[in-house]
Amino acid sequence: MNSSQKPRVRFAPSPTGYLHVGGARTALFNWLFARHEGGAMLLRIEDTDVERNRPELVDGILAGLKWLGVEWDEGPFFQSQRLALHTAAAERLLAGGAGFSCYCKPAAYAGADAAEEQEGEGDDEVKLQKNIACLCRDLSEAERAAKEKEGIPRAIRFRVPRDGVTTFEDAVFGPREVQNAEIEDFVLLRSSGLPTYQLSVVVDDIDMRISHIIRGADHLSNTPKQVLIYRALGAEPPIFAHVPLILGSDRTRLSKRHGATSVGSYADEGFLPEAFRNFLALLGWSPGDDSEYVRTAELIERFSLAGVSRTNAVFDRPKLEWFNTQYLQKPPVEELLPYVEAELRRAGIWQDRWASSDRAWFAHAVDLIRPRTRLVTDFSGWARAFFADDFEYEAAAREKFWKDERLPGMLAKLADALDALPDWNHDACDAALRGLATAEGVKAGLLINATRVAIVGRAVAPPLFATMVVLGKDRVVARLGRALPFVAVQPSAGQSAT
RNA sequence: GGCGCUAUGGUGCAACGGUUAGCACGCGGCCCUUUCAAGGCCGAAAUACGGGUUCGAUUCCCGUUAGCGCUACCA
Repeated sequence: MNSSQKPRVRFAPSPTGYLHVGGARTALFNWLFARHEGGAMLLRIEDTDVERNRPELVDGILAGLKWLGVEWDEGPFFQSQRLALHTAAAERLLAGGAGFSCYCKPAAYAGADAAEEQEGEGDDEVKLQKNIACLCRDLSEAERAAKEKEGIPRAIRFRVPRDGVTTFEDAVFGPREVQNAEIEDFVLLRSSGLPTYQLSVVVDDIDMRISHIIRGADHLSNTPKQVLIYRALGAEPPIFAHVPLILGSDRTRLSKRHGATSVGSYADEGFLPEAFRNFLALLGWSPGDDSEYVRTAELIERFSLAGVSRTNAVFDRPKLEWFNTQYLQKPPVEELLPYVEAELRRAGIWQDRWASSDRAWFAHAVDLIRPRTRLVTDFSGWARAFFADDFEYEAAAREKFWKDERLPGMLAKLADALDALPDWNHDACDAALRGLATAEGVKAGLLINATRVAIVGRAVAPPLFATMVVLGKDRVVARLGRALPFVAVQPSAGQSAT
């Protein structure tokens, strides 16, 4: 009852799928709110659906949260291990009259298509009255005993008042008021004896003293039911904050057919967690101005439920990529090193000395490469030649820059000139190459571009002389020599070019 | 079908009764240039529609339309 206490929030995923971007965003908002308020964040796995529950998915969800940088202070708790609490609450509601025993046959969910099929028959009046009030709520004691005697499975439903309104406060959508007549007598305890989501979520949130429930707006319509349970249980409902949903580019709910939707896939693709966080934070929330590149510390500092939007947002991958480039390029290079190391290890080209004796070299190389990267995987992709000697000559680069038949001769001379350099630095390399270009009567660009392909295999790469410095004389000279046989020999040589 | 929520360029957000409706992504162009990025500059592009309220509506109200959500013994 003490409102001055620190807020307590929770993220409560159900292990029926991977951690998707919508869940990740909800988790992030909870986390930002908790950190901003100095409160606590709990993690609770809602695994009460024995049918579609997939225990093996829990680890992936935890891993996804960790990658995202969303840390929880308490948990993870598993609802499946708290069933006694839930069933006790159901029995208490039953005993107190807020609940009643129901002996109806469970109507399996037919799905939207089937439901639509049933329409059209014109039995609107029948549909209008469909299962709002369950017939079992008025069963006499004798009737009830008879059903029990027959051995008919019993479920416990909530006895929803047939008049009046239920109200609650939503930090995003404002004060809410719903006609009780619109709320059906929902199930609290299944005939199997297992609690439903509505029941267990409320019982656990009360027990865990959750003060703010930040979750997807898909729960907005069901919140009145939960408020009813809170009150029936003698508890004050918390503050709700329903956040808008994240949609796919076709404006429908994000799902597998929209491509990557699990946060794990974004990690694998080479997105930086902070970039992902920044992007996600701005989907449905705004600090109030035009800020875009907002680092995590500032996100925490500025986060507020008041800034949460009420409109669904479309997940825009190009924007996410833009955020990634920002985080690849703007922070101090040291922050990037661990991610690049992980990527190089993954690619099998990591050298331990880059973390010790050659750490400065490594940082320098990464710094040189990163302005052109979009994903962390680029470091082992197009920039592979900076870290490994086995790289290939990109076909497009060969075709574009190795066309001139004078190249082999000039590159051989360049290798000799470079090899003879007493000092290996940017200006010396520059002078050597330009001197040769002048002597040969060709534009420096011709040699520069051809050399770039020879030493890194790519047309798209950092400026040549800086690259030479990073690679070192031995490598550059060796690679020049190694490239000679391939220069001026088109990949498709021998074929008639039409 | 019922109930609810939402509605600013293609996308994400600003403007919370008075702005030439701003920023970013993306797109097009130019500059820079040693490839390609980055960066700089310029450009095209929006208040869903119709009524009100008001001196004045993107903003407040109503209706329409559209999208989404809920309507399960799923969560």
